[in-house]
Amino acid sequence: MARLSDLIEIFIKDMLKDSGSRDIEIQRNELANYFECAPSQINYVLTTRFPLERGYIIESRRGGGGSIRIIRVKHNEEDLISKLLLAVGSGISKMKADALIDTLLERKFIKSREAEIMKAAIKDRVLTFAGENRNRVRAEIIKSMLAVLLQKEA
Amino acid sequence: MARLSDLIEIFIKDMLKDSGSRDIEIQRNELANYFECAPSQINYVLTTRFPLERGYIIESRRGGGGSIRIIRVKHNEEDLISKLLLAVGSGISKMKADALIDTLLERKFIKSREAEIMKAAIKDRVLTFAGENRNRVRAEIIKSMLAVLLQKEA
DNA sequence: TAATTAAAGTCAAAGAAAGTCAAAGATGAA
DNA sequence: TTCATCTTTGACTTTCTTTGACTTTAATTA
Repeated sequence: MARLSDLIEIFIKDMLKDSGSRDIEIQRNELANYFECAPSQINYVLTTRFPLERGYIIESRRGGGGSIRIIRVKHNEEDLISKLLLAVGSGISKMKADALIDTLLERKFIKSREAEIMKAAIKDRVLTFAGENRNRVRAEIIKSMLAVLLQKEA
Repeated sequence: MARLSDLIEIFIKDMLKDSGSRDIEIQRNELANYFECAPSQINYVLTTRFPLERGYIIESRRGGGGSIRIIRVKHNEEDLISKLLLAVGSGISKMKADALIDTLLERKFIKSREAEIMKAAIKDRVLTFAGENRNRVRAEIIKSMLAVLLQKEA
């Protein structure tokens, strides 16, 4: 049952922790080999679990000696929130929105109950009646809530 | 006579009891298989027997490794939050929603920043793209946020 | 320099779950 | 009995994951 993607995500996060630094370098094929999966699975994990919304930047180089670098970005509160506001744009999926909220929580810009309230407001179930416009409505809700954070410090 | 839905309801409640915890995780197809019924029967049971108004929260994830989580929350008719939950019903105006949030604040069920986040989420401008269904979507958002309060006391 | 090799990237299809909705069937109350 | 409501089912949809074939880029070697 345990999703492979989750295992790879944990593995990478452990690597980051163990490294004691803000970035690590991995070899895509090596990692895929270790987990006995398609190399593109690694890309999937990187895009779904380490997007900007979660506070990571991915850099890479192809060709001989190439590799992938995963960077945990550092931000002050205003910076981060305004970047996230941009990232939200005019539509956002539930997964990305959750990721964004998790990032705020991790960085301690919001409390865990606030995070849960925010997530509760943008669940798919909750936005069912918004129909087609779900992602758009979600974007507006998130942006409106982020605005509160800019106005009112914890 | 025993309706299938009743049996499934009892089964799930027993699982919850046996687990000794606030929540359990089930696999829809597995359960449907066990009861030899259509998978959608499980959804029927969940929506009719485990609604928020009776003190349950349902969460789920699709796709590989997906599952359904059933969470039991504190709920008694006397409780303010439970009353508000019923009062919201299937639609609520911005004015009434704001008043409801103010009540929570006055009674110290939430902090002022939480109140602002909640209000931000249900503004009319924010729900523009929900069109006709604005009040309905607002009701769902409010209920979902109230559910968090049931789950996680201040 | 050209060819080869060694990376990583892309994208679409297949697979694995859960969700929706309406139609058909059962039940019960008037 | 009949009408309304509740239950059951199944076809179709949506979301998330995994895989593999093909592409692009960089370094090495002949």
